[in-house]
Amino acid sequence: MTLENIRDRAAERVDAVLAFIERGIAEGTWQPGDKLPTERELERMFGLSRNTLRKTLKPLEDSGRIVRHVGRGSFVGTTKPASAPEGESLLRRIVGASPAEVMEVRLMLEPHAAELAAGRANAEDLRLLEECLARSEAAGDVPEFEHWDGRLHVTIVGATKNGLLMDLYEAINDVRRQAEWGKLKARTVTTERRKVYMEQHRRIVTALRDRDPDEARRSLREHLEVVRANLLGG
Amino acid sequence: MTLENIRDRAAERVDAVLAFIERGIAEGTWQPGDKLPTERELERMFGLSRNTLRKTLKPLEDSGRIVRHVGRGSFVGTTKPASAPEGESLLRRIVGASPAEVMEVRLMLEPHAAELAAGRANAEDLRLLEECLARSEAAGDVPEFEHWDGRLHVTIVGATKNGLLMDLYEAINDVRRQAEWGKLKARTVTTERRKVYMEQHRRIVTALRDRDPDEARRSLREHLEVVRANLLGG
DNA sequence: TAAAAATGGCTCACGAATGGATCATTATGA
DNA sequence: TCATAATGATCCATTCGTGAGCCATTTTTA
Repeated sequence: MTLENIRDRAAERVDAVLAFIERGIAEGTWQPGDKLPTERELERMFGLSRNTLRKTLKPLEDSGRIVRHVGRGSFVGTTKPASAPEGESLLRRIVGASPAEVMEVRLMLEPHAAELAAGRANAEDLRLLEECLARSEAAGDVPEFEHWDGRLHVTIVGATKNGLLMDLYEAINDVRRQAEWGKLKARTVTTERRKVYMEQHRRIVTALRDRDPDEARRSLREHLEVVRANLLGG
Repeated sequence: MTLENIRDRAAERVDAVLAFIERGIAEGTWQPGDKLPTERELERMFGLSRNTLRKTLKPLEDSGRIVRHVGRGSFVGTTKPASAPEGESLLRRIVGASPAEVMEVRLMLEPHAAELAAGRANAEDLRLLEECLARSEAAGDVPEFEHWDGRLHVTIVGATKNGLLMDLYEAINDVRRQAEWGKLKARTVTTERRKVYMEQHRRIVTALRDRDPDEARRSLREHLEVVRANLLGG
């Protein structure tokens, strides 16, 4: 019996304990305010370590479905969470954002991100940036170029090591994969402009490698201004 | 059994593992994001060395059809993300963002947003801002103050009339409603600091009413720097 | 009333599994 | 014979679950 099985089983038990708690709450086995089994009880019941168990229950606490008190125990929450539907609407509306809005937000985030990245990028980040440069320059067609163009920007944001920023940027980036954007790009990304973009990319990466925050911010900002002008017909 | 057969069989196994993975993805046996067999499993399954196997799978990773994570495993790529699960995971991860990360992103967005808002805010926006000021100053306890504090910042971002920016900021703001933040604030928002915050708020709103982008950006930035220092113990 | 037990909050170190990467050796085919 | 491909063997960094232990608070018990 390999460890893989053990880990897989752990995942199953995580699901089991989540289902156990959530079903108990949903079916009214425990009413709001009722006391739930203690962590050490659940630990024994489901054969999980307390660390894993606590991590599993963390989302339930964050969303308010359970509340925990030191020395007393865990209890069913008394308020109803509303974050799930908000998340849905967020993503739905992001998908409908206009190119002008997207570029405006990118101009807020990315220059500042480059500034931070200049101080935080590690060797692997720099290697990835070089790879993105090389691959985008070697790209045979527009979609391939766009792919590595996007990866380059994602890598810069990732180099900030700020998970929240990365997630937000990822959400913004999803918009650019929409059909509308594809058409927009096909019209605006010409061979001539690709050359300009690549030069700007190289300048940005050089600034990051040189650990020059000001130059990184400035060059990325200029790049995005050009991209915006091309996209919006400036 | 000639030598040629052995080599041919190696080539065949390379084709076999490629076909195995690609067919599994194409036929939906593994959905985007699903975990693929580990390299050491495939090694055993197809009788290839791990070096050869990894070289074989490299193109799949380069093209984004699979993604590999150290310590976790290999997964089907999410180039065509279903919006619902992506949104869920985004929100779930935003919930886990640290105060340091949140403040860093707010410092990217809000000063710039204030700059834009100075030029775009309408009469209704300004009226709402005044209301937020008045109510936060009249707040009886910390939670009430926090509520109108938050509303003030949301209103500023809303005044930019950039829907995408508003949605992103709303998502960030959700984090601050989490239990962790509540405790953090209760410790950091003292009466003395409330006074400072209110003065800074008024200065920001005044700048917006005066249509002064530079002053709006500067004052909001200063405000957030102070908030960050208080939160993170600067 | 004071001590003991129970409970959630938290940190640390460990082992197993995984992908990332390099090297020397062996087999293959020109 | 020699260049190339495949192999086998390590070592590394990261992730994940586990176990143990300690703390602060609350409840129970003596």
